[in-house]
Amino acid sequence: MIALIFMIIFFIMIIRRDVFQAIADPTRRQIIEKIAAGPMNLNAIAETFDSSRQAISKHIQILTECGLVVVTQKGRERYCEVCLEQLDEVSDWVSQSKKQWLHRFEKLDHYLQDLKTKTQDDGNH
Amino acid sequence: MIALIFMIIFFIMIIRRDVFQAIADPTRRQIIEKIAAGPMNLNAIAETFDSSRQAISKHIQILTECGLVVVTQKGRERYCEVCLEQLDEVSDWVSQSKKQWLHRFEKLDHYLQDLKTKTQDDGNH
DNA sequence: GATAAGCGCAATCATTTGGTTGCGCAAGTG
DNA sequence: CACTTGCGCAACCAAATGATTGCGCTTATC
Repeated sequence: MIALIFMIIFFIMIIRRDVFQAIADPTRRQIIEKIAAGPMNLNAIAETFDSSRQAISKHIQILTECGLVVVTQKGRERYCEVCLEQLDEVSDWVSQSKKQWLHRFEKLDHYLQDLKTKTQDDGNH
Repeated sequence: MIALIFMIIFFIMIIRRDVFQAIADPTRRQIIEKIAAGPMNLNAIAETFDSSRQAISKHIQILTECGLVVVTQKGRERYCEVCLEQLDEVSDWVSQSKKQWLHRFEKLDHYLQDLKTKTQDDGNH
């Protein structure tokens, strides 16, 4: 029980940024795609982009704040690794919304079928 | 020729808005959730939020620009309906990235198993 | 020990975003 | 016809965002 509370506190402290917001930026998405295959040195990531190292560093900080990236210090280098479990929040929301949306069509379908049978009943009078 | 370039720029700027960016805002996500069940009048949507009608109108404009919402004029009212097929772009990206990420673990797993069998071989010497 | 590499932090800046208010127009309603 | 309702548009504003530059601290290399 206590452990659960600590877990929650931990989550609140670490995960303090919106995942949706984090993946809104195309550069950040590219960073994720790059290090999805394997961890990379921060400088190595920055070199593949046009913008400066500091800009990329900031992006990675944002990704770290929502738990999408984990950084491990190793000597003077910092290895960035993705942890894409947090993306479940995104796909969950998408599937949930789509489900509701499709459900609407189902209801409409029922309505149209009801209408059809009723019209047929009227025709039988 | 110049006109064509301007057309392309226009297309990129106006028609094509990033879906990721559109769903980055929590208010817009709430709007989507609200009208996922069925179309709503613009004013009706706005009334469920604290912010002004114009603010919501702007959000819906953004959602329209990336095809997530379709607006139908009906007399003086505008009915807003979602069209969540565009969200596939999001879930596709998520699943693609996660796939790559999990693939990495698989490779690591193979490596560890290789290491294990080799150690066992060494032990058999 | 000098130098270079890898990186964070703070200051700064232009642009974007999310919101407001005021106005006006067209569609319904008394 | 006067009035209300539903809504877009434009102007405006504060805050956030994305990027840059300059500086300084470690850690590795010569």
